[in-house]
Amino acid sequence: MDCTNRQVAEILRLIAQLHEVRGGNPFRVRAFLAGAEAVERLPRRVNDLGIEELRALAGIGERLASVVQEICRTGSSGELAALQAEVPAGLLDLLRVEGVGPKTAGRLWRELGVTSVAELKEAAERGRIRRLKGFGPKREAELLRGAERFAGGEHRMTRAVAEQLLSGLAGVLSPGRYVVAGSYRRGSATVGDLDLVSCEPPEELNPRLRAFADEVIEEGERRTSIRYRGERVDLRYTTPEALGPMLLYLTGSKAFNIRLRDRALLEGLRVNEYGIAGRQGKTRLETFPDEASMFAALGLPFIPPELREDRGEIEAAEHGTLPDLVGSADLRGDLHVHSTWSDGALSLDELAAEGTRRGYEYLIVSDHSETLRVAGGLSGRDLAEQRHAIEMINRSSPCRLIAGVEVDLLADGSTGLPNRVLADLEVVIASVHSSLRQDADQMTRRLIAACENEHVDIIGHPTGRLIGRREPVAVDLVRLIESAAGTGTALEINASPFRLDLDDLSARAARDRGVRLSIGSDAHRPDELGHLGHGLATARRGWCTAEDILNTLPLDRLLEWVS
DNA sequence: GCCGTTTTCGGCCCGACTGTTTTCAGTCG
Repeated sequence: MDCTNRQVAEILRLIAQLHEVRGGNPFRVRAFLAGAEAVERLPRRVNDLGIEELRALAGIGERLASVVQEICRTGSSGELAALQAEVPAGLLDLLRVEGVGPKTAGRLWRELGVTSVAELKEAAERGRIRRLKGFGPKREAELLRGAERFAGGEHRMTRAVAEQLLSGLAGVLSPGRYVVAGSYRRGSATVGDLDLVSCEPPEELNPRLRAFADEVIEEGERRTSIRYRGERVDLRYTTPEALGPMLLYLTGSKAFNIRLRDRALLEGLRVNEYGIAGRQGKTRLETFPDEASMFAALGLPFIPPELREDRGEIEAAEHGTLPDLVGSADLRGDLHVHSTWSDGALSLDELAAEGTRRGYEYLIVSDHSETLRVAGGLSGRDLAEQRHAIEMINRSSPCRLIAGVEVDLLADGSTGLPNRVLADLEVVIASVHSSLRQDADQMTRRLIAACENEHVDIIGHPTGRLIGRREPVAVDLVRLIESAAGTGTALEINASPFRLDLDDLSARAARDRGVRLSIGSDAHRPDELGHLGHGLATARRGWCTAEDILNTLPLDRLLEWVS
């Protein structure tokens, strides 16, 4: 069997969920989930690892190592099969209904024979649930609402949607008296809900939220949750002098919080969202107005939010080896934008003006090639003409336009424009836009062919994923990264909030292998140039320093690098 | 199931809110 790390991780998660709904030991459930994480973030193919190498991974012990090997060998596992034989498949959906945890799912199944969300809905409608001990009419109504809301796959927002919600929420929150936390602050590609820390007291804000929200999920003195435009917003209350621990807690991630608190326990310290206390007593050691003072009290340097995933950042912080992450001030330009010459909305003049306004040193004009007809792709002759136009603008523009192209990478690995055309351009980005269903071997060879083409400088959106709409193509990223490293080809972090491709884990794997990463907004409209920040966040999540990112090079060195 | 300056057993982050209870279990973040 040839299993990807993601496939192995999915099976481990499935086993965890089946144990959970079966009422198994919650720590065993957690162990399987942690094992899944460990496999998923592995920068090598789990397939290639021996039992000893597996066991050396944090979170993988004797049992998990053998399960992982079994999955790699056979594509499944005996443990999984046994669990599936016992637990009806629909129970896993039940577990994902809001308000249903493992205990409730187990009781609904055993005591009422409920094995699917549809049956849960029916049982609630018939008033069968309120007759269970410990359940009442309100709980029944809550479960009915949960069942009706259940839509199948887990729902996560793009960062673009999250930002729209945040600007809407600005209408009810007091400026300067709240901070955005959660996965949005960590720079995640997708966001499950919005997490906010408020320094405005609950008695002032709660009434306004009640009037503002579509629904109040819960309301309290320390925590309030609302539904707003169909999305969940969680808000925690604190004061400016105690902002540090609350922001640290609500920024998470969950795994990071657990590791941080676990580590503190070894030092005899208890960490919660209010501060730090001694192991026994409830005495707060001091107050912490910011996160930095919390980290300092825990004997750690400040760990940037983007790194807080329990992916080795706590150990790196202990050893003083945290990466000096690339920042927005390091970015000198945007390496992927479109103009009216193909399917963009900005003329070259407007692009130059927009780049200047944003303080960029350069922009790569990378319109589509002629094989992408729907996008009005350019021929060799068009590109030569465009090059003239670009040179004219560059005589007076502070922001230098770089003559590039986003050339189609065709199914056979050739490019949509002849090499003599590519040779005349300053930068060539090669991207897959068609034949997306090729198998892993074909797709990987296709992308490697692009790396090996001496004219290709950057592979655009390497996996082609569209968040929530299209799965990544079947490419073996480990092999692609090897090829990019060997040929000196950059891999793009496409900063569109609908792509963010490469993702954080792949960006980190590429970076670890010495591959340069190129951040491009892929802007087609003026406001989309602002998407570059999402790509930056992904790069930071990938542990990238300025040296890892092509956009940090000054113009002359960038041109040297691509020549 | 994992792990070890609590090392091969006995822990495993910690707290808020709700509903159904009358002191707490369950879920969630």
